[in-house]
Amino acid sequence: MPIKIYNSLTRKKEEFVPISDGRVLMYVCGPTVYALSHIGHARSAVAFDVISRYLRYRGYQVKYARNYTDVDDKIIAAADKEGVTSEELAERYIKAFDEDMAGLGVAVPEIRPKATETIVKIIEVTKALIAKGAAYPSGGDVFYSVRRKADYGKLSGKKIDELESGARIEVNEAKADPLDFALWKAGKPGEPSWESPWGKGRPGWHIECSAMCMEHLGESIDIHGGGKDLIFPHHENEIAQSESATGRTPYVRYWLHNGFVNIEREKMSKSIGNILNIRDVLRDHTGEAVRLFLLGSHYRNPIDYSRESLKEAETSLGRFYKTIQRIEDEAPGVRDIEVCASCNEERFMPVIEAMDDDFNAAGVIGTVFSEVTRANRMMDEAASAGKVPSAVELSNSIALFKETAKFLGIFGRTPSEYFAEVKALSSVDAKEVERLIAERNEARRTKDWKRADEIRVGLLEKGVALEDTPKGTIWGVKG
RNA sequence: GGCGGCGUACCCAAGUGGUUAAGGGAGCAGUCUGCAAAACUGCCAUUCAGCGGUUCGAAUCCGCUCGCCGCCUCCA
Repeated sequence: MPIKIYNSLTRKKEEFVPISDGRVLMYVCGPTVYALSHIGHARSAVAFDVISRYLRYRGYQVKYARNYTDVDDKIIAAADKEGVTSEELAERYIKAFDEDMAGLGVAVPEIRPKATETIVKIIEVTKALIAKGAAYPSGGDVFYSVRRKADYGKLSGKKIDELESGARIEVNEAKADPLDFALWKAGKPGEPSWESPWGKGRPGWHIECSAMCMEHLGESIDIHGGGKDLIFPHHENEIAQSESATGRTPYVRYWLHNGFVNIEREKMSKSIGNILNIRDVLRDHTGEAVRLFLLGSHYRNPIDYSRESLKEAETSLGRFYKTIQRIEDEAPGVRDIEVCASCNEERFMPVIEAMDDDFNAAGVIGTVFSEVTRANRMMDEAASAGKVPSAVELSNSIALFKETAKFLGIFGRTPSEYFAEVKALSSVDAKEVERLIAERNEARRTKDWKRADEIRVGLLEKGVALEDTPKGTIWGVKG
């Protein structure tokens, strides 16, 4: 069965057929590094992380590039404001972005080009565009001539005449047409600039992605991803540049766009002041819980971030790892059994079907939790029958979890790792908790229920939940 | 105004032509427990915003209406 992908260009789900058999060329727009990255960047990165992992899982040889746009008006402005160079500022935020991605468990794409390292190619593409009459120099700038491309607007569904000279487009008398956009900008004193046939200057927005993509992947690629907001003008312009420069159509076979993250039902924006940075979220939530939250809705749909929704993800993850812990306790060794998905095809099929259908990770998560219930039920039934649970059955559950973890990037740790991280993130004093548990157990031993309950309630108020099990009292952090 | 999308239970959210409409959270009841918690079981949408149409058959396709949202300007 082929993988089906919703293609923004055709606005349809299509069978995925790569340019060359078994290989995938994939480019995703990374951040413009002028500030800390926010939860929206996290969504995009996690979505395409899962997509690239899944394509590999399905046997494709994937070449995945995600760029850093490290020269740009906003970077220059932010650097000026701080009195540092744009290189310094960009480097700082590249490092911060990488740290945030690591915190979210996002695999590092094998190619991570920077705009500033691709200047030669940018100039080459710009020259080619001028040579073909698709662009023109004007002063020290170079502009792309939008009206020269017959199918301009095909991605965003816009018609040039409707975009018209307008109201909301910056007037610039250097442009032949108000809709034309800059490929190259003449350098101003104090700004980063490079030598070019048009004098010193720097690349405009859009051209860097075309150039980086061409340089590292090729003139025609399989998948190009990014946030929905990039459809226009960024990706539209990328198509125009690339196709005009190379004469090859299509530049990209499948355009994928992820939906937005809203904050408490509001759009996240600078003006509302509700930008949620990844590192702020990771201060008191595990990366895995954030990932589960992000993957809980289909990547194209908008999602709403709230304290509640993240707490739900945490509760679910706790349930998952508690079950894994239980399997380890009741069937030691099962976790390490060498398992293969094909031993277990019937059960695993829904997972593959969901992922094949436009990477429906949310559907997969549903299957995982059905399996959690199934495993628990099995163990309950075995226990009440006074039997040992079936190691084969449990290893099938573990197999499903392990396989899923490979591309979802969640459900893959050991319970002790997970719970240790949760405890470390909380402000709970473990030593104190252990002491109180000992005190409570002493009270329980002497049947001093009043004191025992008092301690339990007191701990619960501090966010510590106790469970008395046959093997002793265990505790966990509750949101 | 143009373009695109969405509307599934108390909340979140899969399902996009054909079995009893996944899963999670919350709630209620039960088993278990000193009591809890956890886990499990049962209950919780005869119905998918509304109205028409196509079809043997629709939450799924088409049309209209209502409501919400995004893009058209820097933005993941």
